[in-house]
This record gives sequence, C-alpha cells and structure tokens, in this order.
Amino acid sequence: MRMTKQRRAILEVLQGTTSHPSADWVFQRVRRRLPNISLATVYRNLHQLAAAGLLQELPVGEHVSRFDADTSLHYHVRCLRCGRIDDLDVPVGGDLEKAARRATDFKIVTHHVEFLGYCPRCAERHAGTGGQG
Amino acid sequence: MRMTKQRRAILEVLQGTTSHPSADWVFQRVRRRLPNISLATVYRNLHQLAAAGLLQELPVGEHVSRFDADTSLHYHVRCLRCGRIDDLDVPVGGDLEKAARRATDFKIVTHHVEFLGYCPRCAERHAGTGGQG
DNA sequence: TTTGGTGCAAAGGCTTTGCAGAAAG
DNA sequence: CTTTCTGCAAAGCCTTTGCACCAAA
Repeated sequence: MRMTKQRRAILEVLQGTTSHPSADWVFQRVRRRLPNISLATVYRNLHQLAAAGLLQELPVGEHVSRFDADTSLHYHVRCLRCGRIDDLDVPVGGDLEKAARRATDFKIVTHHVEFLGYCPRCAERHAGTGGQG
Repeated sequence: MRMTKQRRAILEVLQGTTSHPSADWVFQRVRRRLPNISLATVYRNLHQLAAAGLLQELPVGEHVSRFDADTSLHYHVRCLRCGRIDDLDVPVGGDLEKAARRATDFKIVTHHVEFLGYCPRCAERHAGTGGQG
C-alpha cells in the first residue's frame, strides 16, 4: 500500500481525535490540508486502512434497520456469514451498565451488546471454506 | 393510532418470527397477505410501531460508518443528543464473551458493546428541555 | 516505467417524503 | 364527516464504482 499524502492525512486526522468521526467529518477535516481531495478517496482509504489494521470501523455501519417484536432489553448475536440475528440471554446486564457509569461522565440511559460469530449452519461452511466470505 | 390491516399484518409478521428481520424482509412477508402494500408503508409503520413501544428497532440502523484509530477491543458510549462517540474502559470483556458462549450455539468471534446516554454538555440541555430528542 | 491511487461524476442501495385518493373511527 | 393512512413515485442520504489522468516506488 502506497503512503500517499491523502492516505497520510486521513490517518493523521483519525489519530488526532478521540472522537469516532464519520467519513464525512474526516473529509471536512482533511480538506483543510488538501482542498482537492474527494469524498470517494476518503471512503476508499478509510476502508483500506481498516483492512490493513491501521483503523477500526465501528459496527454502526450496517445500513439496514432491523426490528424485533420483543421490546425488553436483551442481547443479540449476528451471524457473520448469513447476517441472521438471534436473541441471547446473557445474565450480565446490570453489572455492565454499572461499570459503564463508573467509567464515564456520560449519563447512561441504556446499552446494546452485539455478539458476532457464526451460526451452527454457517459454522460448518466457515470451517470448510476458510471463512473469507 | 389506527389499527389498519397493514399495521396489523406488519405487527403479526414481526411477532411471528424469532429472527430480527430487515424492513424489506417484513415487506416481502406482508406482501403475501396484502399484495398491494407498499414498502413505504412498511417503513412508516415499523417506525410508528417502534415509537409506540410495540416493536424495538435494533441499533444497527445508523447508516453512517464511524472510524477509530484505536484498533484494540474496547467499548463506546454514544450521546443520544449530539451523536458523539467516546471510548470507554469497562473491565468486563472476557466474562461477556464467555457468558455468550454458554448461552448460544453460535461460534462467537467477537462482540461490540455500545452504551447510549447523554454526554455532560448535552445532559444539561436534556434536563432543561424534557429530553425527547 | 509500472502499478496503484486520485478526482469527478454518475450510479447504487436503503429509506424518507409529497401528494391525491382511501379508509378507520 | 374528519383525520389519519395508504400507494406510488420521486427525492434524499450515504456510499460505491467507472474512467481517465496522476503520482509513488
């Protein structure tokens, strides 16, 4: 991977903030130094840097909404292959929020936990194919 | 809220599955009973039913990607008002995944925890305005 | 020079919205 | 009868992609 000035600038912007900005925020920032950079380049590089392990993409990016008729607070598992989401009873809820309250000055209202893995059916295929898919 | 046949069908589809389907999946299902229903109606009603507390919208729906130069496994808080995301050190990681493994037959690979609340700045406003927003 | 990267603009996918007709209460 | 809801189609938003030119190694 070539270290172009665009790539370097994007990386530096990310490393220079403790917030977890959107692609567009990064774009606006990088633009100050490289006025001609395009949003497409920012997207491409964010993904490429993430693939290279230099960045992390937070899991808020799946841009389809999912709905659940069970309105109680509970956790979910999502299959990394087929995308299916299952419920999960994990007895840690109270402790988690309590710990979070100690760790931040945010006023915690609720929380979500999502586990990523392979459902039984996909786990077989995953083992069989090497799992890149 | 009027209980139209469309609304009822959508609700029944959601209540009749343990998966956590996307709007489009619901649309395809409801269509079998109401061939003329539109996707827009499904979207409108999913949100309205969620607002009424009859459904829950899972937090995978924020359709902007967010990036983080810290590639280690760590948790986040997101402000419900301004959307800012902060890091959080919560010492529960190992236990959580262990508990999840006991609770499911999925092959857990990783997990994400997101806390929702109000950052200090927004917490003031939140108290002042009644907090619906 | 070679190969990957960039900017631009157009396309893509999911979701929302404007509007006139329809139906619930 | 009033008010909300619906279907349709168009628009919106974020993100990705095709292409010709450009630059890193």
